[in-house]
Amino acid sequence: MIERDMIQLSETIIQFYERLFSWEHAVAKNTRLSVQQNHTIEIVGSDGPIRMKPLAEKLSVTMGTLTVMIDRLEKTGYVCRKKDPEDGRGFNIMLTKKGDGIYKKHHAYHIKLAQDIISLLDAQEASNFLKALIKINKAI
Amino acid sequence: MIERDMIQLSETIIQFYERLFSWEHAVAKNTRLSVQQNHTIEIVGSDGPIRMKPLAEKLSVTMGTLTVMIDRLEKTGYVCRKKDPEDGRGFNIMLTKKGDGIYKKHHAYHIKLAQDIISLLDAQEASNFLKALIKINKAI
DNA sequence: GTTTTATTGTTTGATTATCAAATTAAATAA
DNA sequence: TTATTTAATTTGATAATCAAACAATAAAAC
Repeated sequence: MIERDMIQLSETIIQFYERLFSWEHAVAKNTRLSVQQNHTIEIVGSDGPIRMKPLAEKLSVTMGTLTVMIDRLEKTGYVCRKKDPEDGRGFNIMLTKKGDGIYKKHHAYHIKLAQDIISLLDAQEASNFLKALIKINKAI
Repeated sequence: MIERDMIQLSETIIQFYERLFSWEHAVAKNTRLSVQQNHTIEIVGSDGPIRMKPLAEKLSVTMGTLTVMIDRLEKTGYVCRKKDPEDGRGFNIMLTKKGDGIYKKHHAYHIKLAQDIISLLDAQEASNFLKALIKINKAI
């Protein structure tokens, strides 16, 4: 692939990222939760119970930051800490019923977005796009 | 496309977004600038001089938030405000030489990322992926 | 089995980011 | 000219963030 195409690909990827960024903010605006709080619930919901450390890594924040974030989400009833029976130092963060409700709702929006995206492509294009994205996710 | 595939596509897109999110944070960590500051410089660099209002929209923040952000970036010498000759109320935000240096550096990282991504696909796949992404960006 | 070291998470103190509402200045409409 | 709208800033309050210090537990060394 020549340089010019590489630049175009780079810009297109960034643009796609920006669109998703704006989309997430727009969706969050209609809720009581911040983008980061939604992001946290999204990760806990899709990964299942998760320890503080890997969660902080996924969110790209420090443990201190995550502690206050989880404090708040716990106080408002979206998540809870559950002592890890394997390791007395750690907790598993999990969604409450209320948190799971939000997660499912947010997830439904994602499905809707995926539908909007897929409707732009024919079956073959969609299949190829998905395959490429899976390959990319494995590597980056 | 059946429901199961739609769920997979949705999850794959989110995962791709998360990877780019982590990537941006990792890159920002090696600089003196925050992710949002880099983001701002990225937009000003790629769009060219831009007014406060559309910039705030692109960043998904209020004008008040952007004012303090630009204050800081101006104080540290990355951007400058230039009165809009067409409209005495407004400014065009533009990169300084220093800001442009950062932009170019960041841009080079993006190209590197695009190269990493493209190396995973053959020529046909790459071309199709790019086409699909362009189509998607136009619509969402 | 006790002591040291490493790991997990919290707290603290300070800075930065953010928003909504009030304010200022300029442009546009009445 | 006056009233209204628009662009940006300021203000006051809250939330997000980090680095460094701290506490509790686990793992390793001895």
